[in-house]
Amino acid sequence: MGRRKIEIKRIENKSSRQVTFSKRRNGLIDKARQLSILCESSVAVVVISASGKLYDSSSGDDISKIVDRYEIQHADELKALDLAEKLQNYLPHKELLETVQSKLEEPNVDNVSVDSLISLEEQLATALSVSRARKAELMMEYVKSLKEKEMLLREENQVLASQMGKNTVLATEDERGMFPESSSGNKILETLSLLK
Amino acid sequence: MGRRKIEIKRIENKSSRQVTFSKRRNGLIDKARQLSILCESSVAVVVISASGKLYDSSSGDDISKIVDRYEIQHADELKALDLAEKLQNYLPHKELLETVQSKLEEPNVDNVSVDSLISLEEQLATALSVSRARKAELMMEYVKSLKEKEMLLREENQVLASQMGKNTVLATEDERGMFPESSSGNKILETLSLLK
DNA sequence: AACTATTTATAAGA
DNA sequence: TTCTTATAAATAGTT
Repeated sequence: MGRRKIEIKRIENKSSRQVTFSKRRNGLIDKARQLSILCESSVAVVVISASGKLYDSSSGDDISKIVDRYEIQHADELKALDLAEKLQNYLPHKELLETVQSKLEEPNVDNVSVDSLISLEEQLATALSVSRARKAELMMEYVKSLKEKEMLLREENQVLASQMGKNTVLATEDERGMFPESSSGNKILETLSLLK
Repeated sequence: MGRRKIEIKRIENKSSRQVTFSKRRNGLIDKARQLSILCESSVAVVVISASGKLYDSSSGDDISKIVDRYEIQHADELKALDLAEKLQNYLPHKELLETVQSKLEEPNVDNVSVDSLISLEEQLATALSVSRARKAELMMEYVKSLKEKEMLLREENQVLASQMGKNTVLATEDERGMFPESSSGNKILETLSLLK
């Protein structure tokens, strides 16, 4: 719907790709809004640009609520599994299951159903650990990007300050108390130790 | 874009509402697909009909990954409780316990030991869930503190820039992207990555 | 940011 | 439901 027909494939020109992204993203979000109103439904849209910037909208319901519904719906779907993660979280559960199993293996109990229970439990544990591993990974990437952003801002700050003929930086430094120099790294280590 | 112009408000006629829902839902999902391809982005769409039926689509990335990204991005709103957490206390586990219980309630099984097993399972689940919730909470706090630090740096930057009588800001803007590629070499990050 | 020639989506009809 | 088609809406290229 424009001056020319376009093929649906990556737009090579960077600036027109950016313009199209912005136009179509707005279009998509408006369509979502309309659908929600016209048909009394809940619609969530999440868009992540190539550069990693995130845009989202929702209508009819809070986006977290919609996302929760989605996750619950897909709770039992098994994704590719991370073996290390699985083993790590597996042990305590396994002991428990063995206890259950030993109790159940007493006379007059149907072992087939026990097996199926155990299999169900295993599937669940795997699904949960995969989801957790993926989330942790994303979290690490995000923290990394924030640290990098911070470093750039500090550098820029230095440049600005020196251009003003000053050697001192304004009061955003550690004295501000948010992360006193002495414990900035240690705080993380403290945190880590709690994570086990 | 039809025979007549329509107002964007709830369609009263049930069957045309249903037809419109179906058409526009497909349209929305196709638009999402196109945006993803044209502009190399990841797009997730989740639609929940009035009757509670769920439709979803994603392109460019797995929808769960997009959803996780969304939750992490909104860490400081603390809506992002660890998803696995919620699920663990929700459907599958509950079903599992109920199934175990119903199996064990068959004749010739000692109900006292069954009760103690179930209690054990519950205690274990609670313990795990508390520890995971704590971990998630600490991560969220850390992300939040990084974002606050960033905001302070930006403010300071503005002050410096305006004192210099400049309006331009150096190259730290958002276009830089959330997940730059550069390698770590950062001790904290390396430590964090061990958590995975 | 606007504009507008065209394409695309879709409301109503079959 | 599925297809058809007149028309509204979105948008590609332009300014």
